[in-house]
Amino acid sequence: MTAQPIRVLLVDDQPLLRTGFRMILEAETDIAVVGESGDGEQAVADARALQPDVVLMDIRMPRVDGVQATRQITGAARETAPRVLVLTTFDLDEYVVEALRAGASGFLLKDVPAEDLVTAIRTVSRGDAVVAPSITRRLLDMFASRFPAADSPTPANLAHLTDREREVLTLVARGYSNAEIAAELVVSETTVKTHVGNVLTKLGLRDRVQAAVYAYESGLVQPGAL
Amino acid sequence: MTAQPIRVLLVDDQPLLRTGFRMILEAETDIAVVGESGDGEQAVADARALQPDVVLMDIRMPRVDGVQATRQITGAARETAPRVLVLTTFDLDEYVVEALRAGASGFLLKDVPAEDLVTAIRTVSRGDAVVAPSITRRLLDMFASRFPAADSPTPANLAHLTDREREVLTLVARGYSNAEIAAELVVSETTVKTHVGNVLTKLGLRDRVQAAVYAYESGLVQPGAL
DNA sequence: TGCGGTCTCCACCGGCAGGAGGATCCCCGC
DNA sequence: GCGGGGATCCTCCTGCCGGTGGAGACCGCA
Repeated sequence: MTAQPIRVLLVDDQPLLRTGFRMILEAETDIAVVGESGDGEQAVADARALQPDVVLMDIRMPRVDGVQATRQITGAARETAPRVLVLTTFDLDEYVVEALRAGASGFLLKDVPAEDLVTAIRTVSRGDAVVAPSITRRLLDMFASRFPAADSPTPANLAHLTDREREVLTLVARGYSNAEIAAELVVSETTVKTHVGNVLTKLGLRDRVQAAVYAYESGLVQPGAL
Repeated sequence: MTAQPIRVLLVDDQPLLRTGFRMILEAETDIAVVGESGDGEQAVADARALQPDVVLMDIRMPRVDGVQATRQITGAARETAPRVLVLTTFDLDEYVVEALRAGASGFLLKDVPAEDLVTAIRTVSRGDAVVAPSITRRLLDMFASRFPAADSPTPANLAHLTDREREVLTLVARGYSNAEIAAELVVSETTVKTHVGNVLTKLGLRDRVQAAVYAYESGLVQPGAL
């Protein structure tokens, strides 16, 4: 397909499994297994030395586990870093989320059919991502639960606020005092207090702390936006 | 494969596209197209009337868009509700996230190969999820960025807090007053004030509002957990 | 045994927040 | 033209919050 074959590094603590994967992959002309690692520590070193395009990584391993290894491999040089395709025996949420944060480009169950594995490696090497269907299901569920609903970001009450009030609310949710908000908006502190008071009344809240919480819970402001 | 074929409802405002999909799907013995809808409003009605297993939903449509329609279709009876497989022309983040929240079970680009579409429908009807690789990439990126890192939830400072202090902080982040926290923890308000004061000092914050914000930003508490 | 850390509690005080009540200005729609 | 809503500003007052300083009890570790 391409002139240069896809360079793959196999990482698994079971030599037998590595051999199995190697046989599957070497049957493909566009894929070349450039190395094998028996634990996470070695995987990190090998990834650095061999510069593979894709790392096929078992998640459960001695010494440094797959998540740690993934973090170190993907964390180095974001652009040129190898893509990590994580293999799990079971679709444990725990590991999946962790590996995700660590920068993995995909997740497959170990019982994946040979042809799917090959396809996945090609997909990942292109820069896209692959997730086993059953795991995808869980990811979507997590996503959905974490962002409660599409209209809850504007739970009726929030819509009743004026633009200015909403503006003040977001500043409250950043920990600003009334004086600071006043300075930010170039108005008097009294005005700010009026707005804050209106917000509290309209939303049925007691104090600015609850207002800040409300801002986060409603999606008006989001973590990381700071 | 199964005794009962998978019942599919096609939703797209372009009749030509519907016809194309119908031809592809009817070639499969285990899939039966039970209806077609030209807009979101009709789709919701048809889904109710025809009780399909899978709804193939275009996201951009007149009247009621695909996201709205998805929400209404999946929202009804969570268990028996049809699975919604969303089709997008481009991999627009906007729509994907919205559809996700709305309860979609999958996303495919419209240029998907026929065989992949068929496979996806089977996968979704099983209760699993399918996402096009390029979209999966974006989802994973969003996920990673939303949960910055594995250790950032404990940004050093948070680790300096005692268990009790962390406990108090989470309650502050729920909008509780000192008196309420005292009642909750069955201690005197004085004690609570001490803890809160310690938290503020240790984290370098000014007041409980900033503490609440910090709790959200650090990941100690998360939206939706309320 | 003694030290340090944590949790618990108290009194006192200054300050900002939030409620009540009223006021002006501007813009928009009837 | 007139009413209504929004934004702006003011004063007075109450109360909770947060800071300071101090103290006793418990636990674990040296």
